[in-house]
Amino acid sequence: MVTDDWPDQQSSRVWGVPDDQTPRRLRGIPSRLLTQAASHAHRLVAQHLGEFRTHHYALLAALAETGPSSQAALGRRCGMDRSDVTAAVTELAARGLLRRTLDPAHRRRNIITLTAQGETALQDLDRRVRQAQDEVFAPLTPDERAQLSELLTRLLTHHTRP
Amino acid sequence: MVTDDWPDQQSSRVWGVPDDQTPRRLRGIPSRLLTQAASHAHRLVAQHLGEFRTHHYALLAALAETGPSSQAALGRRCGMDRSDVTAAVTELAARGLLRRTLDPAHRRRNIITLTAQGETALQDLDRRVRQAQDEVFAPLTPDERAQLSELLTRLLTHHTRP
DNA sequence: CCTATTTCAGGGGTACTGACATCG
DNA sequence: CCGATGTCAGTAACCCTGAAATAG
Repeated sequence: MVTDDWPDQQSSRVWGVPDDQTPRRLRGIPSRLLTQAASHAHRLVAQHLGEFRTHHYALLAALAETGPSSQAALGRRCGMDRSDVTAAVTELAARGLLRRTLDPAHRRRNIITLTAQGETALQDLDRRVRQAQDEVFAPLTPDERAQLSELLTRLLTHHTRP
Repeated sequence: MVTDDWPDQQSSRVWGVPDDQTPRRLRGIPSRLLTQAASHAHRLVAQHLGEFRTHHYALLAALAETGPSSQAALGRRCGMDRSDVTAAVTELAARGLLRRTLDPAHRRRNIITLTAQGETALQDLDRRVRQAQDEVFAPLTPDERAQLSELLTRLLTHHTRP
């Protein structure tokens, strides 16, 4: 006997997941909830960010807050790989949102500087990110959002410094 | 003046993220916490799963719980894309963990059946997944784990059915 | 005609690895 | 020589799209 709930229906992917059809074993896995929630969150954020990626926003934010930095320092502060920093910086420089100049002291090093356009873009992105957060966490009260953030932060600090 | 905290240190990537150097704007973004926590969780799960992927486990679990199904039905229950189902089923069939046969009734359809080896592998994977969960959520008490799961489930049900 | 199913080919963003040359 | 830096090439897993062919 072949199990085939919902015969002749459209394929649904992640959109129809934590329903009654989901295998019990999968439904109960916390890390799966985490992954799927993150997936939805990322999709919404990406939609709001438009032609930008999360890496772009991270770099612009880091530059705005700590001032001109080397790529390596930027990568450290944003938790990004050097390779990805190189790529993202190239893209942002092409759009005129930051400048890449050589450090006279350490000639192997680049100094990345935020441009005026970059600051403007960042302010726009700030708004977009905030809107995305509201959409993502709409079903939670402010207290619950704080609770969630607190729990996730505990997880992160535990896994980032053993 | 160039900001360069931690001069001459190794690149760190995601491993050293939510520390004091992280830009405030980024630290406060809940969806970022979600993404990063999910990243850590997924890495640990993947390590425990060894040569298997999460898709493999999902398919085996779905098969064990609901019996032989078509690929489309499997994909629906696991929240997977049809393309990924096809690929994962091919891989699992190559390892002898499931069988792919044609449905005599609907000749366009495949019937996927779990083999004895598949059941054995699934039991092993069950243990591995459970161990991974313990590692991921080690810093949380059982109550807090339940809280987190509840909040994430609320998020998911909200975003999977508008 | 239309829908469902399977399959393939491919892209996109994220995370990561390895290598290399270049500096200090 | 060591270590940090920037760059490039490439991998891996996941999510997703489009199109084809076939079957009901």
